[in-house]
Amino acid sequence: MERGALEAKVVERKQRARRVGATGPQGGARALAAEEADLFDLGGLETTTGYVMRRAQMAIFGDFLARFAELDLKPAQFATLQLIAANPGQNQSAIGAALGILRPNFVALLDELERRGLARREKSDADRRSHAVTLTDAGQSLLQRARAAQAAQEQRIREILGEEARESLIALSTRLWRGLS
Amino acid sequence: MERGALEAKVVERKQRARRVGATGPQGGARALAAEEADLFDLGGLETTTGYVMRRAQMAIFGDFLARFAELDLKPAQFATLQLIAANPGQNQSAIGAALGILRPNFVALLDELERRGLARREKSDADRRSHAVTLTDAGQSLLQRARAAQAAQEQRIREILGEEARESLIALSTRLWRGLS
DNA sequence: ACTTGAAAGTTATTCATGATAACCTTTGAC
DNA sequence: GTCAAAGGTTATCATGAATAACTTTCAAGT
Repeated sequence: MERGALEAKVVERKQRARRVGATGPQGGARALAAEEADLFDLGGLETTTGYVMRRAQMAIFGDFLARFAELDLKPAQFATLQLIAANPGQNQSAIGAALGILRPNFVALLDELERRGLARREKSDADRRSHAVTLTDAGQSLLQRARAAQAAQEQRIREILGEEARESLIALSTRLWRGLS
Repeated sequence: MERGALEAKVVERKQRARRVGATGPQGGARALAAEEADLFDLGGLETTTGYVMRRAQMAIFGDFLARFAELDLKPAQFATLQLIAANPGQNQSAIGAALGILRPNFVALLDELERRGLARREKSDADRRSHAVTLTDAGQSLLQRARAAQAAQEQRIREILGEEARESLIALSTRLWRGLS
């Protein structure tokens, strides 16, 4: 799939979903209720932590895709660049594991970053099995731009929730993540 | 993949990730730091809303899989049952759209629920294009058990975060979801 | 009544992701 | 020196999300 089309697709998708939700099934009283509520009775799902977090996470993901379309970076790629930048010279396994990416799947991810001249594998002479991973200059500068895009997303979230609530959401998510792991 | 194996796999997966994280790359000073911090510098990812929410959501997902293994229900299936129960007689499109599931993909999902005798499609005579979807008695009773399992997960979250924080997390996630849609 | 555009459901298909198994090389411990 | 284990890789599979295209039915307009 081409990259530029991604943003358009996400937006389109959202519009369709909303359209369907607003239109409702076959008219009548229920459709009105749905229109007011924006969608109908979730039957308990609205107080299910996993469900609401998933929906929120999906929404963030969609927003991310749009913002990072011109940088041609997916969430996992951005996270990888961040982690390499913060831990230059680490080997693939360590970085992949820290991101929760299985080693076999991390290979292609890194291949692509390397192909685009953003990251580099160097044979470690301390342990010639492992590859020390670093960012190239191009990788560094793309990461700078990516960080700006990310800051913009964070700002958007700040506008929706307020700064205090945003920090709270991060803290709670982190606690839950650690607590469940 | 067989169902009973799922829980085991998730757990196993987690152990491996932790093992790698704790073991660290090639010993030495870095490994110690990693052991103390449980993992190394995330380079800003720890204050990135999308990243921490994704990790938290993944953790919840894994916990869900384990809890629902004996019921043989995946998150999307559970959500679908909940939604049908709360809105009996709705057509597929409406239910799918409310869950953010594309209509083509909802077909197989419903097929499976129907095959297992949990849900039913009935031709609507008001609009013979659409299928009114309802739960069977078996679907109702499975949903009861599923709700108990879900309540247990919510309880677990309550133990990790506290009830106030849990409700806060739900409220913030919902606000963000709505705000970004 | 007749035509036509759109909605509901379906099928087939593609693509990205996550996960497993198996393999090679290198290391470190015995 | 041998051997178990780690790091990296390949191949492969299952799953989920997405698009296109088709059929039937409806509803609106003429």
